[in-house]
Order: sequence, then structure tokens, then C-alpha cells
Amino acid sequence: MAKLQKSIDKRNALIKATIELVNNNGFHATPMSKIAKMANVSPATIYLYFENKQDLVNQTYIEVKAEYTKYAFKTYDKNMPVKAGFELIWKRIADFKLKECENAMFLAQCDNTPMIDAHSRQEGIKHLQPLLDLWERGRQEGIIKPLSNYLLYAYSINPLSFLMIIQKRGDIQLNKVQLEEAYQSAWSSIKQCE
Amino acid sequence: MAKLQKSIDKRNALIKATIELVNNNGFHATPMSKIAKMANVSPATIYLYFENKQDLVNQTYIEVKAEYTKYAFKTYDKNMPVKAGFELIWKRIADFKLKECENAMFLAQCDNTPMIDAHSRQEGIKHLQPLLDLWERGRQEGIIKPLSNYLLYAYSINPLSFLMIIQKRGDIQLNKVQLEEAYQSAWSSIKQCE
Amino acid sequence: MAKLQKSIDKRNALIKATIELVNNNGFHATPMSKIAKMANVSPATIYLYFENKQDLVNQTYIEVKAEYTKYAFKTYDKNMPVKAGFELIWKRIADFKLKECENAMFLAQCDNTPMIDAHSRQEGIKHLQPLLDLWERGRQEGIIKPLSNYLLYAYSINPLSFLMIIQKRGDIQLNKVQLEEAYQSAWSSIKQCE
Amino acid sequence: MAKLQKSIDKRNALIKATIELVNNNGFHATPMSKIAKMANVSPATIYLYFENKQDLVNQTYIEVKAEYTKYAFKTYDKNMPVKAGFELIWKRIADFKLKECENAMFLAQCDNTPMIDAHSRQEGIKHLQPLLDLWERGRQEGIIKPLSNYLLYAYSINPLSFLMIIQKRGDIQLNKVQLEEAYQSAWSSIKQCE
DNA sequence: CATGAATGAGGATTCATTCAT
DNA sequence: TATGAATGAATCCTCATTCAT
Repeated sequence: MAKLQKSIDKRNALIKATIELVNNNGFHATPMSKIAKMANVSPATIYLYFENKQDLVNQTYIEVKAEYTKYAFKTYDKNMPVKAGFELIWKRIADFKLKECENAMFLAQCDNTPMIDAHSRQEGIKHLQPLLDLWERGRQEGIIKPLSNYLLYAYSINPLSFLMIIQKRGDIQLNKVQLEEAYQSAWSSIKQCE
Repeated sequence: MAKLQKSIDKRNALIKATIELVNNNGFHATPMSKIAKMANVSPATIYLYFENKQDLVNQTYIEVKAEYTKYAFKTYDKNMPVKAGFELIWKRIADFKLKECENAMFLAQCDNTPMIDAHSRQEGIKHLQPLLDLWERGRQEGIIKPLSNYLLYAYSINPLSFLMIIQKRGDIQLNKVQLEEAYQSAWSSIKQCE
Repeated sequence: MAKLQKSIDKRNALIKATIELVNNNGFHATPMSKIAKMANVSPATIYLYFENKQDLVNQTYIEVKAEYTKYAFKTYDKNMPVKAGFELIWKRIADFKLKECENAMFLAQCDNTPMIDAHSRQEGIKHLQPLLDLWERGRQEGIIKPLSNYLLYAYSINPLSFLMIIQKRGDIQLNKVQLEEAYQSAWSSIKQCE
Repeated sequence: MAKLQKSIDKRNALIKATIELVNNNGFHATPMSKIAKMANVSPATIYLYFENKQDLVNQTYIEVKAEYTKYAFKTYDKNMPVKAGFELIWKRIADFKLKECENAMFLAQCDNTPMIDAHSRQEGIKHLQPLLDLWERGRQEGIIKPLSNYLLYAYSINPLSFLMIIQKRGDIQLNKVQLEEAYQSAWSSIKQCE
């Protein structure tokens, strides 16, 4: 028991260290030795848990992505009305991106660079399905513009990544009011105008 | 003359090689020797034009960013009406991002990673001023929502980066109609509702 | 009893694995962990039976060498006439080298590289004594050339190692006739011409 | 000129260092860093001349093997009588193996371990052709036993490798007389008895 | 006896940068 | 200005060995 827990702890420490260091320096400027040091293990130990550096980042990505989507849909119920459902999900995502910004930052970096291999990227996308389903319903009900999922995502969700990045960079600090404004913009961009 | 031109050509070749290689492999997975080879010069020659690798990327960034904004505002006149002006600029930007996707991709990578130093990033933002002025005018005229520039950017411009990336990845291919849809979403998200 | 047997089995499994892996990859390209895996034990277990890697190979060498000489002299009787005795021993050795080629290969690799320490090498030679005695007798009886044991070995026994190696490499396949020819060459090279 | 010469010198120094170190420690116990140090270059410099460690050893092998055969056939003329020709070649080979024992030792180690890749091994064999031709002639003239080249080699040439190894190990020291004896044994083993 | 997790030391290889020409 | 050879420092990864259980 204790042994298993210790193993899990080590793996988690490694993943956490990876996120932090990659966030600050990028993938290639993050040596395994530094990750090991930050996780309080020997460099060789990493290779007990991960095949190599690429595998470490891939798995970190998948793990964080899963955490992200789990958080996003935690309180969502697929029977909710489209508008309410979208607002709920959007605000959960915003919450995650702006509060768990280390994790969100890491995802952003992965999504915008050739850091992650295609397979892991694919793996990471899977869990977004509930949102896509919601959009499909919204389109059928004439509540949401008849646009492709990619476009809906680009305008309603992706801006949050941008906001997260510049907030992390210290350029802005979103408060409640601004967050509500952001939500309104998101909704405006995808809702079907009457 | 011929000599100066040759120098400029070399510098340009280096910048072009940097863009292509960094796009495909990322900053740290792009050795100076490969950049040199692709630009048909000796590695040592790079150091005649740039101080070091960081400087090479910084300057590349600034150059591409300048090209980008120059293109964006080429046909814009600050006396245009807000709505027309925005549409014009937006479509120029879209044009650039989707057609000169190598350049756009490079900018996206720079903007989402710790690849560029803060100073060069600052330098790159400067040229966006006309758009910010337009927005300011729009806010005053009650045509554009009274949001911070960051929010306006996040919702009206930044989505184009996302679309560019997934188009480059082969997931979508934006045609005229979809581009118009995209524009409408952009405008919807920032225009003041009556 | 059962326990002791199990121990012996493990030791043997380790020695067998060592032979096979060293044959195929060489000493230094054979990790302890692989030896352990092939012997179905934990890496740590190896150290219950052997002091370290060097010791494992040394002991393997000595063991195989002992097996080799035991086989060589199994049916030999020191009262046999010189010529008959030599033929008997030679053919037993040939038998061993060509049939138990894994073992023979391992010995050849040990004998031609700095893999084994001097002491173990010495240890391994000991058991060859009956052959040296036979040669001494042969020299005294004027049947065998008055050459040093090293020379006699080089010409009558050592060629078998070469033949074994190239047979293992697939270049030749010695049949009965060729073996007899080989024996005749061996004998020709050391017998006293009338 | 001077530059080219310096390059050749460095390459030679690397090859020489490789031979010496591999002789004493074996392939895998010879770090590139030690080879570099002994050749008075930086580790990175090795990679200017050789693709990787395997390539370094392969090329070293081929080079030494070429030197060896060149030496062996230097004074040989294919019109010589078989017996005289063989004696000449044999003695040149003996000379090489016993005097240039570093080189010979290296070849022996390569020939008896999985150190060299098959292709380079093949490459190395090529140059032995004159000896094989001589043997063919000898067989046709009824001077040499009708045995396969492999057998002839095993009995007449290969023993020299064994003698070289034990001489290098300090067990024996062949003088003129013993060398002549060795030659007689070699010849005895392959000559056709009347 | 037996283990598997853990590790420090070390090895092959790469790369940004320099320097003699 | 331009170069290609040279390099030291760093990086990923492996492995013999140990230790808590």
C-alpha cells in the first residue's frame, strides 16, 4: 500500500515538475536532470515511470488534458438547456484556465508547438465530446449558429487561452465583471441572432 | 551595391530558414548548423549578422511581426468608418494568417512560448496601434463594446491564429463562405448590441 | 533439498543466460538486468550468487572450461598409446566445439578478449594437463615433434576454435569427411615425420 | 595542404588510439572520451571524422585489415612456385602478426567478437584473394591438400593469431628457430603428402 | 533467500559558439 | 566578409549495484 502510494506520489511529482519547468523554459530547454531535481528523485528514476523525455511530456499532456475536461464538465448535465449548459461549461473552463493557470499554460504550449506527438494530441481531444454534442443540439434547436465545431471553438473557447496567457504574463487581471463581459462576447459570437 | 545586396540576401535567407525550421521543430530542436545549411552559409557566418541564437530569433520575430502589421494596415485609412475599417483590417489579417501561414505559424509559436524575450515581444506589439486607435474610436462612437483592448483582441483577432494552426495541421480548409462566417462571429463578439 | 536444488537451478540459469547474451552481444553490451530477465530472477538476486558482473563472467568461464575439459577427457585413459590418445581427445574436443557451440563460442570470446581476468584464465587452463602429459610422452617417444606445448596447441587444437566460429557464423558446415580431413591436418602438423 | 595533412593526422591519431584502447579494454569499455584524450582532440572532434562509435571501429578494422594484407602480399608475385609463394606469404604474415602486434591483436579481437558489423567484416576479407588463388593453384598442381580454403586457413594461418595473442600476453617469445618450426607445422598441415 | 525500486556515476552524442585562415 | 574545423559544456539515457521490505 504505502509502496504503491509512494510510487504514485513520485510520478505526480515528476508530472508537476515537468509542467512548471516546461512552462517557464519550453520543452527543449528543460533538462531531465532539472525535472528530477525538482521532483526530488534521481534522473534515472524518471525512466522507471516514463520511457523517455517525449513520453514524459506526452503523458503529462494527456493527464492535464483529462483533468481539464473533467473539471469542465463536472457539473454539466447533458439534459440542460443549450444556453445554460454552454454558460456552465464556459465558466468552468474559464475557471480552470484562469485559476489553474499552470496547467492551462502547459496545455496552451502543447497545443501551439510541435512538442506533443500527433497520437497524444488525438488522445487529448477525445474528452471534449460533451461540448461538441451540446453545440450540435444548439445548432439543431436554432440557438447556435450553424458553424463547424472548429469555428465555434475558435470564437467561444479559444480566446480564454489567450486571456490566460496574458494574465499569466501579468498584462491583465480578469475580475468578475470582465469575466462576465468575456462570456458575453463568447456567447455573442456563436449564438444565432434572432 | 552588389555586395550590400548579397549581405541582405544572406540575412534574409537566414531569417527564412529560421522560420521554416522553428515552425517544424521548435526553437530548441533547431540547431544553428541546420539553419546555416538551409541558408547556404557557414555556421560562423550567422554570427556576422546576429549576436547569437536568441538574437536571431528575436530579430526574426520582430521582422515577421512588422511584415504582418504592415500587411494588415496596407489599405487602411484612419478616416474610414469604424465598422468598415475593422472589416478591412480583419480581412487583411485573415488573409495574411491563412495565406502566409509559415509566417503566421512562426508568430503563433513565439506568442505562446517562452521563446522570445520580453523586450522583443514589446517591440512586436507596437505596430498594432492603428487597430487600437480604431477600437478606441469605436468605443467612443458606441459602435464597439466598452471592453479592454485585450478582450477585443482575444475575441476578434486571436481566433484567426487558432484557425490558422488547425488549417496548417490539415484539420480544416477555410473557404470564402466560412471566412465570412468567421468574420461575422468576430464582429458579433465585439460590436455594441443595439 | 528442494530448496538447495532451486538455488542451483537459479545459478545455472544465470550462467546459461550469461553465455547466450555475451555470445550475441559481447560482455559490455550485456546488462545485468537482461541476464536477470532471461534467467527469470531479479537483478538483485544475481548478487546473491555472484559478487559482481566480473565475478559472474569469471565463474561462467571457469565452469564452461571445466565442462569442456571434462568432456574432452571423458573416455581418455592415460595409458593409451600416444597416437590413439591424441585422436581420441582431438575428436572429443571437436565434438564439443562443433556441437556445444554456444559454450565453445563463449570460451573463444573469453580467450580472445580482455574480458576474463588473468587469474580465472589461469584457473581455466589447469584442466588441460592430461593433454600436455600426453604430448610430453609423445615427444619422448619420438612420435610428436619436439615443440613447445603452445605450438602444439596452436596447430592441433586451436584451429578447431576458428572452424567453430565460422561454422556458427554460417560460412561452413563441417560433415564427417571434412572433420576427418581436419583431424589429419592437425595430426600432420604435430607428428614427427619419419 | 597543411590543413589537409592536419586532418589526416588527426584521423590517424584517432584510429591509433582506438586500436590501443580497444586492445586493452575491449570495445564497450573504451569510452569515446578516452579515445579523444589519447588522440589529443575533443570528444566532439571524433564526430567530424566518424559517424559514431560503431563507424569508428568499423573503419579502424577495415584500415588495419587493409594494412595487414598489403603487408602480407608486398613482396609476393603470383608467378612464384606454390611452395615458395606460400612460405613467403606465411612469413610476411607472421612478421606482421608478431611485430605489429597491436594491429594484429586488434584484428583478432574484431574477428572473434560481435564488435564489427557484417558488412565491414566482408569488406575486410576481400583482400585475401591472392592467398586463395595460390591455394587453388597448389591444389591443382597436387602440392596442397584438396581442402576448402577455410580448412587451409584454419591450419596454416590462423594459428599465428593464437601465437600472437599468447606472445602479447607474455607467455611465450618466439625466436627465429621457433618461427621456423611454426612454419614447418603450418606447411605440414596443408601440403599434400607424397 | 528474493525482490523491485532507486540511484550515482558514466557514456555517446549534440550544439552554440569561436578562431585561424 | 566568409568559412569550416574545432571544441567544451551540456543532455539524454543506461547500467552495475544497493537497500528496504
